[in-house]
Amino acid sequence: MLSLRSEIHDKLSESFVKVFRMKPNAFTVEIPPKGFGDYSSNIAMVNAKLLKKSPRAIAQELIDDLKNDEWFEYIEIAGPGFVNLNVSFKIFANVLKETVNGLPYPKIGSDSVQLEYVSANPTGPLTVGHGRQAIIGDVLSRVYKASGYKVTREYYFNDAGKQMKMLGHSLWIRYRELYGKKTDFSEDDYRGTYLIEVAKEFKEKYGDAYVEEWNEKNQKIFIDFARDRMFEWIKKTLKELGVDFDVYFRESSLYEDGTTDEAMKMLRDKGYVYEKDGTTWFAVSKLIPEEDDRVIIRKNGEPTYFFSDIAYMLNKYKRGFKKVYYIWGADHHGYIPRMRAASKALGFPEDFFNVIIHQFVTLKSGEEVVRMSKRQGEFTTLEDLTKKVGRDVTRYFFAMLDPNTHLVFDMKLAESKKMDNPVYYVQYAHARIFSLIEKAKERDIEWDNADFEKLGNTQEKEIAREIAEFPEVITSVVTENKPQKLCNYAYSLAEKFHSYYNANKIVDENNKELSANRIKLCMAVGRTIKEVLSLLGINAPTSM
RNA sequence: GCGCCCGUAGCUCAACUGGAUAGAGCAACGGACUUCUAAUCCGUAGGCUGCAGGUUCGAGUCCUGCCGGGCGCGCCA
Repeated sequence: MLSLRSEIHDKLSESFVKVFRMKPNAFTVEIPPKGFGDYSSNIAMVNAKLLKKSPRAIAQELIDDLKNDEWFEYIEIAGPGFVNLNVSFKIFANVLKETVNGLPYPKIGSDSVQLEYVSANPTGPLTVGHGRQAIIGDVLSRVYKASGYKVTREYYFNDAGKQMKMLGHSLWIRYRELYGKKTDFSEDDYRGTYLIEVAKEFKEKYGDAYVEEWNEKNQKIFIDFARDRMFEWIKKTLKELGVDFDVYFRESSLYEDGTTDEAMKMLRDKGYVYEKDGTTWFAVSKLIPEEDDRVIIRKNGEPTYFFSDIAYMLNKYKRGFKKVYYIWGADHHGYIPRMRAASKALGFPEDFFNVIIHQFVTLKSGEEVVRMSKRQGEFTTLEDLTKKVGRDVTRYFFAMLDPNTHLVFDMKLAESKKMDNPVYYVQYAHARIFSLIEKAKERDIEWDNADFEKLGNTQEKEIAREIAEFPEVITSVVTENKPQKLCNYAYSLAEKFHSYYNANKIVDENNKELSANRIKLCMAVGRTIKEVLSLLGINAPTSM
């Protein structure tokens, strides 16, 4: 599906070839500031050097060629050499017709891709930071899928390492407390009170059988019990947010099925592995000179997290993904070069390994800033947040900003049911449209044969142009990995609709034909808003 | 010290990746409900885009150097 803008781009390009007998340099078609037409292109300016002519002269020749094209109502030179043009409303009418029948998704790719996100180890509740990651990943997955990709959503977790041991140990301590026996937490233990509940469940199941001793033998019982409970909790939290995964991937499976051995052999065979000081190293510096080499097998014989990650990447590659996306918090950015080096070392294509970094989330309620630390105990969890403000608001707020900017989540704002909350603003537009349709039905307005071409006042044109942007928005979400564009788009469309609604009588018994046309336009708006909200995983209510 | 990210109205953010007069919301002020949902709309006010240079027809956007904030720089994950 071509977008309106890309069709205009093509028309300009063809005209350029026809007039100047050569291909133009890359140029853009944009929506200009108010007063400069529906669309605008820099084609003349960026090709001035190529043609050794002034931009305005180039523009004039193109305009002479295009001015009789039925697409364009008028087309003119402006400023330093912009080509500004107004599109005939007939063209917009076609877009609207199409929209009412189903949103025109651009087909961007068909490859099999994987997105991995959250991937929190099951040692405690998810934080609001995980929430941001979950939503970024979930929304991008939906958009990738909608634009043609085969998408696997994956959650990777460490199910065997030291962290799990500490979790089991912490549970043991809480469990003993239930019998009045005090043991101090060690430094790496999880002292959050949430394990007390788990300890009670444990007690119920096993009685006092394991109170006395913490040893190799009964560790596993505590670890497994705690891990399972934590995972149930995490999954429940994610489910409440509407976040689901196709695969939950256990780190230990890499050791069980031989992937780690295979990865080690590949790296060794290619000469990227060496031994020093009783440890095994991966020669990152051979691939990226300014980076340091990294340990992959410790002195005590245990592999590092990094080594598991290399094996995991190999696993992903062998499963046939053309591209994999890792969504990480900003604290992991230093990890990118060594992973890139690993990707190179294993001989994967340049664009196989991709990272989407998001900055941190700060929670604010009025003036108070809440800091979060998992090990230390008390903090506002993702679950608390979702319960407090609801799924729709939580999702919107996490999707609303560029992943690359620091997110201040204002609880007060999120809880507000008033005009300052953008979620309700967008949803309200949808509800309003639905109620207009109901109203039109009551008044016997028949819109099946409505004719978009009879519309075309300033606001209707603006709305139509906004709707025509849909494929562009989808494309930029996918190519730039920026979910916030969906929010901006939905908001902007809602804004135009609200304004239109206030200035124009939509359902008017005295003018049924006009009403029918307008209702149909509103349906196109409603349809688009609903679609965008669904990509965001947010409800489109029919009444509020 | 080195690396990555960020710095735009009082606050929270846009600005289609180099385009024209930098736009919204909140907060402030003034208007619009006997009329399709006022969770809405219309208007006023608010800016040396952190600072200083540079690149070019053109810079919030690109390059350099500062300043300020966040995050990294483990045989932790």
